[in-house]
Amino acid sequence: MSGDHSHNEDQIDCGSRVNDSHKHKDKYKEKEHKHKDHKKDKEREKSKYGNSDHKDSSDKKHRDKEKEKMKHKDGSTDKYKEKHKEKRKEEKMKSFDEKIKKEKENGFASPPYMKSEPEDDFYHSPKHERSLKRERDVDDNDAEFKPKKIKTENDKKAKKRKQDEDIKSKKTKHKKEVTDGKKKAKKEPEEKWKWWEEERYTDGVKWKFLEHKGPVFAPAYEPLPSHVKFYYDGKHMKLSPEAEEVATFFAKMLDHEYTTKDIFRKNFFKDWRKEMTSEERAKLTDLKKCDFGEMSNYFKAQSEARKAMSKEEKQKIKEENERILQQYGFCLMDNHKERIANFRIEPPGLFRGRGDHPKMGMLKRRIRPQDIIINCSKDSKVPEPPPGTKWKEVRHDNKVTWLVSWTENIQGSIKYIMLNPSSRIKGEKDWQKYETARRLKKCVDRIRAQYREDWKSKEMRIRQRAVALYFIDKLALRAGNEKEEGETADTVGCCSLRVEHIKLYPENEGQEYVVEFDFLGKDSIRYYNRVPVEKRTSILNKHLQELMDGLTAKVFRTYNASITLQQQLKELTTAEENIPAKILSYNRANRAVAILCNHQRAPPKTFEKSMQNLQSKIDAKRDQLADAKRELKSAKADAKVRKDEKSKKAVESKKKAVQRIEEQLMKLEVQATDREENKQIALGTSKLNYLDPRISVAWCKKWGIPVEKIYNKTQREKFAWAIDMAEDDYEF
DNA sequence: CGGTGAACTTAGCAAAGAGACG
DNA sequence: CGTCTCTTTGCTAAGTTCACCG
Repeated sequence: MSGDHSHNEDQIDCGSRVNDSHKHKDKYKEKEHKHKDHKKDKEREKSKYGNSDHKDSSDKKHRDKEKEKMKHKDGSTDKYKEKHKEKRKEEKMKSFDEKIKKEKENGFASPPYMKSEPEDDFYHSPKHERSLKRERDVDDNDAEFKPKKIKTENDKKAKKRKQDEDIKSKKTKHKKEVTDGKKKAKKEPEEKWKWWEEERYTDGVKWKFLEHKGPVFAPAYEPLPSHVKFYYDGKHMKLSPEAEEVATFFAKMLDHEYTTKDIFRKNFFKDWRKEMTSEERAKLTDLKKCDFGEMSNYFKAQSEARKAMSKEEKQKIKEENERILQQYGFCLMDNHKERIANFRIEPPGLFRGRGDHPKMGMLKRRIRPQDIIINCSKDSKVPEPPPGTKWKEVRHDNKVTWLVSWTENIQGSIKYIMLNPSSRIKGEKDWQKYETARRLKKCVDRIRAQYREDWKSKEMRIRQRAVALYFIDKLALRAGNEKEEGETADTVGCCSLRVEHIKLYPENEGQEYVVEFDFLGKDSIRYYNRVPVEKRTSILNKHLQELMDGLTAKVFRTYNASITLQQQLKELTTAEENIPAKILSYNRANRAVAILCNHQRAPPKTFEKSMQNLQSKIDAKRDQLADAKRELKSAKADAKVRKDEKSKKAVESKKKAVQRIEEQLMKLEVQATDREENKQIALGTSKLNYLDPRISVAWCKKWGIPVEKIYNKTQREKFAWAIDMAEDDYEF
């Protein structure tokens, strides 16, 4: 590594971002560690490399072991029963569940596997699997997706697990079959399936069997009661149902500021008129003369009424939703019941783009069965369209993951119904993403050296490419594809930056060669940063592909995010701290990443107030502590005089009280710091999409932090694979 | 071999839900 | 036990990537 890499320190403190979350820090005393300087990163980096290399050599062995056991057991150990016993409406899924069984009997039990590397055949290839295998596409990208890497971290554990499970699974499987019959009525929930212990498809096939119930459509429009009137130019006017529906969309948004925006109003009115009868169209020519007031009030009253509903009524609605979820919220994919992410079709309404969107206010039309394409397997029960309707198409494409699709009318893009992040199909992909990022880790030095070299190239294209890559790496910018002008808000990423987004200062505030960025990125979120630096995109990705198999621009974001988390965790966590303080450290590490990736949020509306509340809680706690201390003192004095058991006991209990209060106070203060620092930072996006969950899991294990403190239920479901496989020594 | 569209990931915000508070 | 507050979930827009087409 040459001197040019102070790289990773830069990742974090690379500029004076406008919304630096730490700027308010001193407002609330900073008793805790601050972010330290990151000078040690370099060394750390190095030693890590050593580490991982070392590790790799042993990986292979484990991998091979791992393969031998690819039995796709359905995870039939009892230990998971607990988690599962929560509400389950078995009856509804009966048909699915039955199918699961049937297919197992058919010997169709699990995704056949085709190994990606020839030499693997040498190690393992049970005949029965083989027979189901497909030819693998030679050019398939997944081929590069090394099972070897993947199996890496779970090795130790897997080995352990393997041993007891091999024994156990024989037992349990047996038991299961026996008990199955009588349990029929009250079936045991399917055990959590550890798909990450199975082989995956490698030939572009996404599934072998797929059955689902189709989408849930938006409820039909219910015309307004006749007392809710619409006025045009002060006069009551009864609208046709079609026109009325669109009018209600506008009425519902009346308080929102974008109903005041010109483009929004113009687009809305234009589309609204299309839905009107010709008489209506002739009459309604000026949006300003439209009075939606009664409609608006009516909807407000409705939502009030909904809030005021009795418990029973609310319960009923909840149950109905649960019923729909059970019926439509799951599918059967390759013998496993999987949760669907978005089984409800998007309801009609007015399009609200983000930022300065040219199409805001346009009518997003209602999706009907004849707009819907169903995707499922040939041998499945095709979902029924609603009575009297037909699907647009039913297809059986197992090279894609979606179950339902339709074309949306605003941008003309396709929307999909897909599976939940906890599903095998999403989880595998997510895992793969982090493995690619880890491979980048191994060659990032080389790549960084090369693009620096390329800055000197005589070819302009090469120089441009190298600069783009440098920014993508150093600043974690997005790739920045071209967009159609006038179709979307004017936002940019690295390769679409224009001159007006950048200012160059040979010298600025004492630093040399400063680049100032100021542009709107994804979701029209502002990116502002000033960076001191050393003295276009398909092309870019092609180039990256040559540098490393599977490397694209976004891998840098994943890589830099994850490596930053790992470094920051190492740096910020201290053994002595208690759990709340450790979690603050975790959040700070997470925050460093969020800042790097520019994940911002609007400060919560009630932020100041909630901060004050918290502060007064702290003050109260301080008073309480002072009182407790006083009491302790007098108890001590008392004990000195009396010297009896009773007063000694009193001292002890007062001591405990003081301690307890001190702890509570500390916790509150930590909370205040955390919240303040987090004012405009959104941690969720990086946590969910950029941070290799195994880093977090390992950190939890290392410091004895319950993983629930870091991941909520949904997140634990999504990252089940990581929670299961990562040990405390996992290295990204 | 560039352009385009399909497929899939990433993103912030708002509504709903859960939990704390009085 | 209603209300207020914070967290979680749902929603869907807005990105990236890659295969395919002419």
